[in-house]
Formats: sequence, C-alpha cells, structure tokens
Amino acid sequence: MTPDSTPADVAATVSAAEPPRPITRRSLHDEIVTRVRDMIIEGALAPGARIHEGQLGQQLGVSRTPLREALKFLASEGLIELVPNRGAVVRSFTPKDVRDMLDVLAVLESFAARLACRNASSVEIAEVRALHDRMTERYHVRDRLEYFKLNQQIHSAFLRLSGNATLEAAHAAIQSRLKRIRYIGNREPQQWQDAMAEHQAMIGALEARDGEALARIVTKHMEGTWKRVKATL
Amino acid sequence: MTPDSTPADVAATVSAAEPPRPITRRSLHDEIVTRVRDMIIEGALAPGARIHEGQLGQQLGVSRTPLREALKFLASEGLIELVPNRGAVVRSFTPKDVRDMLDVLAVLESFAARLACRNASSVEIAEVRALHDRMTERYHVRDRLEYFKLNQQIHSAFLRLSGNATLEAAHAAIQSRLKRIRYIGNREPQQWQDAMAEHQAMIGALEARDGEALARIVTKHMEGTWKRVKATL
DNA sequence: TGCGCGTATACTGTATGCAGCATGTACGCT
DNA sequence: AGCGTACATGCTGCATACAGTATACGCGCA
Repeated sequence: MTPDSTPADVAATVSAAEPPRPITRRSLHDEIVTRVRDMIIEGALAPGARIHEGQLGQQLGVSRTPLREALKFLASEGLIELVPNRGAVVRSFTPKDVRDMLDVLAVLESFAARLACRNASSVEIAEVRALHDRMTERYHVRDRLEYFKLNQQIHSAFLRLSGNATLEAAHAAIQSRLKRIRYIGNREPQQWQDAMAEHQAMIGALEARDGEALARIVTKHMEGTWKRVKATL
Repeated sequence: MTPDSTPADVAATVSAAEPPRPITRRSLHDEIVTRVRDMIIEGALAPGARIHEGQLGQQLGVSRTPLREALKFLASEGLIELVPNRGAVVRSFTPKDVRDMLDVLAVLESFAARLACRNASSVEIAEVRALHDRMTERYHVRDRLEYFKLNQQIHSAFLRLSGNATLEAAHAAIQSRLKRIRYIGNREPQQWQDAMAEHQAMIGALEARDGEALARIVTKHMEGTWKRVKATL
C-alpha cells in the first residue's frame, strides 16, 4: 500500500472502524529531542551539567550528528545553553528566572482564559472537565506522577481552547522549562491540597464561561505555584 | 595575548580608554543562523520556498552539517518548518496567524509596559527617548529603512526595561517572525503618520511612568499595526 | 615551594561519504 | 488513450573522519 492511499483503499483492507491515520514515522531528530528533554526534566541531566556529545550519543545509540542537531533545537527552546567550543550545558535557573517565567505564564494564561471562555465549544470544555475529574481521582489516591501529568495536560488543553496557536506555543516553550521545578514542588500535602482547590475553581469558571474570573484565578494559581516552589530553589 | 588576559594586561598594551572587551569570535553557527534569518526577513527566501541544503550551503560557503544545525535552530524559532525526508521550507503565515501573533505581542508588551514604568531607571528611559528622537528625525526625512530599524530597536529596548529576560525572549521570538510583514506595511504616508503619532504617545507615557496608560497605548498600537498590515496579507 | 610554560589529551566544530526515501519519467498493460 | 508501475535521479538523514580549540598535567625555573 502506498503512503498516500485514499480512505477508500484502507476501508477495503482493514476494518471500517479504524481511521486511515498515517503511519507515524518519528524521525530520529524528534526522538532524540524528546528523549533528551525528558532526561533533563527527570533530572538524569542535572542543571549545570555539561553534555558530553560522544558519551550521550553512545548512550542513546546514535551518532553525534543527529544528537548535535537535537541539541541546537533544545538550545533554541532555552533548555540548554551552547558555549562555543565547549559544548552544551543544561541550563540552570536562578530564583528570579523562575519568578520571571511564572509571571509571563500568568500573563499568557490570563489571556488564554479570556479567549477560551469566548471561543471554546461546550464539547471542548467538557473534555477539560473530564481531564479534571481524572486528576481529582488521582489526587484522592495520592498518585502524584499521574496527577502531575494530567495537570500538565489540563494546562495545555486550556491553552489550546484559546484557539491562538502562537499563544499556545509560547506558553509551551516556557512551561517545558519549568516542568522539572514544578514537579519538585507540590510535595507538602497542604500545598497539594491548595493547588487542587485552585484547579477546582478554574474548571468552575471555565464552565461558567466567566473569562475575567478565570483570568484572576489562573494569576492567583501562578502566585500559588511560586509559593510552592520558591523554597526548593 | 591569551584570551583570558586580565584587565591589567590589556591596560598595559592598549589605550586605557578601551574597555577589555573580549574578542568576539562569532561561531559559524551564529553566523549562519543570522544570515539565513536575514535572508528570510529580506525576502531572499520567500515563504513556502523549499530550502535546498546543498545549494544554500554552497551559496554561504559552508558544508551541509553546520547549515543543517542552523536550520534546526531556526525551526525551533518558528521561522521555518521541517518536513521529514523532504527538508526545510520557509514558513508562511495565514492572516489569522499574523493576527494571533499580534495579539500575543500586545499582551506581552502591555505587561512589559507596566514593569518598565516601575523598574526602569531614568537613564534607561532617556536612552529610549534618544532612540525615539533619532527615529522621529528619520521619519521627517522619510528614511524608511532606518526608521524601521530604530522602531525595532525601540521595541526591543522597551522590553529590556521590563527586567524580565523570559518576557524579552518570548517577545523577540515572535517579533522576528513578523519582521518581514511589518516592514512591508507602513507604506502609505497616512499609515506611517499614524504609527508615528502612536510612538509619540508611547514615549510620553513612559517618561511619565504611567504604566496603565502605556499598556493601553501599546495595545492600541498593535491594533493599528494590524490595520496597517492586514491588507498586504 | 610556587609559578609559568609547554605539551598531551580529549572534546567540540566541520567536512565528506554513503544509505534511504521521495519524486518525476518512461514504459507496458488494459 | 489512460492508468498503473518500475526505474532513475536527486535530495535528505545519518555516520564517520579529520581539524581546531580548551583544558589538565607535568616539568623546569625562580
């Protein structure tokens, strides 16, 4: 079967229920970018640590060329820093850097809040609600990793509802830099409970389509995030 | 002289007036990124055009390897798009894309406005004023290219005054994508005059340190920019 | 013993070569 | 004549090899 087979072709060969989704051929580039990004977020590559091309390449089973290309990509994202003739180091952030990022995130999310309340369809809002409910469930059984993942998904979905791709991308770029730091926060039960309460308010305002209220809540939420993480810096 | 010579060393060899600024060794990577970015902004590489690695490499006098690395970097900036196994194409934007970017810029600049009015020193504000005066001068003699460059510099300086590096970077990333489109605008004398008036109001509010007013003005300015460019899309 | 210098080593930066994939073209079949 | 298919070509994706630069160590000298 050729890659550009029509839906009709596929329907003839496979169950009609399955959509003709094209085979995802993850390029090595994407694969490496994702893997290295995850290594940084998970702490396998500590902030300030120098990245050894030969070593890391061998570890991932790829040659230096695609690895280097991936590093340039991550550098543009702001996750690593390129020092001429001395290679790449994992970027480390000062408390002020983190504070600044949270401030920008608050501004972006507030804007997204207003747009989402205006533009999102009821179906889309229901989907976020579903994510929220699953997250609440994870909170009750204290499944921190899964809770965290759903939390990130909610924020991303929320940004997507704004319908502004640039806004979404700008948000995602900053968010990815903070992922690690945010994960480390939320460890104290009280803090976790606070975060949960804020999320509860968020979903409520979204369903009421009260953009102004939602904007206020996400700003407050970001302030809360700062309180939760600043001690760990 | 070794690269890490102390200020004392330098003072002994060169005029004391010259600061010991280290020799700028632009890496090939930076050089290529800048050149290709400029080629896109200036239109030498048209939106939608496919980038031929071998050809462009030869044109720039570099091999494919560093060029490819630079392309990955630009892809992360959003200036070009990478299609697996088919190389890179210059990204083209729909009117909605442009509108979305301007909306985000408005939000970022409004935030920067409030911060700048609070944090900037009088000296820094005076520097922006100086840029503004030079720009006014270029406007009066109808030097459009120089006007445009100073305009960009003012916006960048303004963002720097906010003191939030993340904000500055996020703004710069979007701004660079719009550079070409913005330059094409402002061609009608009336439009140019309008833009000039808005800038006049901006610098006034900055000097008065009226953050709220400045925020309103930059938002209005962005709305004006949209009016100026939308016809060209 | 401490400092300065030279050398060695190891890593990054760049070029080149080969393999795989996409596309355009020409031929054969219906 | 029209369509499908096989092949040729040219590009990208990746690996390897070489050159240039930073760093660390050791030696000589004050």
